[in-house]
Amino acid sequence: MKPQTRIQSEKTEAILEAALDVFSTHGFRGATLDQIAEASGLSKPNILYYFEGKAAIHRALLNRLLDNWLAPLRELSADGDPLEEITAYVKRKLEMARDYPRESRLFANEIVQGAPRMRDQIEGPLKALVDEKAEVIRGWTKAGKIAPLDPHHLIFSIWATTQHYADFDVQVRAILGAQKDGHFHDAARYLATFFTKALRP
Amino acid sequence: MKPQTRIQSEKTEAILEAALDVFSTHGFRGATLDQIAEASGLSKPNILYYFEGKAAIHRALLNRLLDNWLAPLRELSADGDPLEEITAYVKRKLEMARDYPRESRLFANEIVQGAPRMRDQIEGPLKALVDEKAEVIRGWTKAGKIAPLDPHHLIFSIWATTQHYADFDVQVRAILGAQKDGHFHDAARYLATFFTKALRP
DNA sequence: ACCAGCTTTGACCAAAAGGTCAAAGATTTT
DNA sequence: AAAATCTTTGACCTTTTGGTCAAAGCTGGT
Repeated sequence: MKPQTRIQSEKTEAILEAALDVFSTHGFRGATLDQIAEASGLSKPNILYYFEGKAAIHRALLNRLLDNWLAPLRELSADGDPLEEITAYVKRKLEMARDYPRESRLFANEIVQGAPRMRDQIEGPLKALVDEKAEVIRGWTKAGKIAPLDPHHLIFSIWATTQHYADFDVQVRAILGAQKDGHFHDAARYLATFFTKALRP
Repeated sequence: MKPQTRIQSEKTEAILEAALDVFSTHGFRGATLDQIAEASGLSKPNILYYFEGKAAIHRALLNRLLDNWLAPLRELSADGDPLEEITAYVKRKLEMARDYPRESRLFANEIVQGAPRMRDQIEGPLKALVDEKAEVIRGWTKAGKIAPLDPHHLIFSIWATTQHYADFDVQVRAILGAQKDGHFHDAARYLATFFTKALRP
């Protein structure tokens, strides 16, 4: 099932890499096979030799990404210090936004438009993980280790504030006048203070 | 310049209303004139009688929306009680997300994709307003009225956490199992507590 | 060196999509 | 009620786009 020869894995990799660029900046519908062909240096028929079609490429990207995307949350451990666990999660999430903005925007595009190609993943594995970790957080609040805040909404806040720096990148840069990624450092300090203050019991 | 006869304003209104639906759920590129025609009950050529083209409709929507979108921030007054002013802003912004989710998603689509049709508005009036209000907030922190947090990043947090409920609506509903808009009430309470705790000096 | 199987592509195709236009149908003005 | 103006639309055009295909070009194993 999976690519086997060297040439196959190289080409599918090149296609996915190019497709991530194109899909994340134009959305599924806005992306064209010609753009992906151009960006990957392959011809359009050649791309269709490796993937069944435009939708298959998009699907492959989403499948591969969900795991990586949820990894930071998965690391949230019930055993650690509550405040530290959460601020560490915020930090990891912000680093993801800085280092993988295309992935973030790929998801953002998909969700904003109603997740027509991701419904199952969201209602299945994503919800399951969130519910599990929400329970962990609820345990902390019940034990008085952190301020009593709804765990689900807390997770939403973390997602929203961190992903904002990837998804709304142009806006952030326009307002801050940021040239490079320097503002991520400020954002990290800001979010650390912010969540620490909000969560301290 | 503006529509004048009754029939003109009715039809342009119907087109913009339909276009808001279509553009906000499919993005600019994903929306088609046929969909807008279908949704508005007009024929495609009839739509093109009122607007120069697809891009003109989109432009009209964005222009009309920016003002309303920034209204809640504009109301932030330097004279009021700092904490109350900010939490009231958060509340207004969340109400916007609840009552005008399509508008929020229209913007989200545009910004996520690099704001190709909105750059000027963001770098111009939007940045100007944000800078102005950031200065107000900076005054409050310097006076020790609220905790010392970077004003720009604070504004980003408010945008991110509130708009999240509109832009990522499907995800929020999938996770909360929300049927109607009941979760907005919880979100309002959550955000009020959250920002109050974070901002108290 | 040869060949079986894998890879690549130029030329096409059909459907979708933005847009045009002349003529027919309403409305308003005089 | 006729003229003038504004609205509406069926038919049509062009470009874009996802996708196909047969033939040509490569590659790796023997």
